[in-house]
Amino acid sequence: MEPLPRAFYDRDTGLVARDLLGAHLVRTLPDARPGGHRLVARIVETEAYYGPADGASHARSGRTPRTTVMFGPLGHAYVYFTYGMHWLLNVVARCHEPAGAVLLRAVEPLEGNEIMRQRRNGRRDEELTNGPAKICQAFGVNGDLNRFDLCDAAGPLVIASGPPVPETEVAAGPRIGVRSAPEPWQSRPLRFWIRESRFVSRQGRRR
DNA sequence: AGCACGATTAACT
DNA sequence: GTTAATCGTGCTC
Repeated sequence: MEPLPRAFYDRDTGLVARDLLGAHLVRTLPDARPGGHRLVARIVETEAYYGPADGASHARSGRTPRTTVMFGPLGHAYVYFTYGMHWLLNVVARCHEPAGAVLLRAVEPLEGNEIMRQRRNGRRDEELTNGPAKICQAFGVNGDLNRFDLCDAAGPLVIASGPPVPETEVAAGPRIGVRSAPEPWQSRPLRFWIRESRFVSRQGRRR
């Protein structure tokens, strides 16, 4: 397991979002024995959120208690709570903007599927982690992991390198759930996914 | 102090 | 296609 280096996140946020496709999300559970409970999944869908200028980003309100982490160190987790029940996981990434992050929207389970299935109420593999809040439920991610360093191989949550995804397999389109954001932010193609993956969210649908 | 709404999901019709 | 669940956040008064 080789964590992506911090420099990986020191680039245009959209580029980082695209290049995170194919990388691995690795969760080492608190009770893990050596060689024991570990969850691994391949990232198949992401979204880029730029800084205060991005009308769809939480950073549009500037630096607040919630958004401070996006102004902080690259490669750290931005985990937030929404709709009164769901956690969503981002990784801090930017180069010239003051804040930025990439939302992990869908991953493909590779290891630890049984533990994910327990946490996801017995659903089939395609529905374990095909949505941003589903990832957090399956991986046991909540506010306790906010600000954690995803570049730290010894940490509880890591993004590691994986087989690169060729450009021909990458699709891009408008971000999901930002229809009330002002243009051009509502329409910019900042959502990236692996075209043929059965594990992406909102298949066929939009909005 | 009060309010409207949300980077969603699951269960409906 | 529609809607309830449920509460932190940021904004207004």
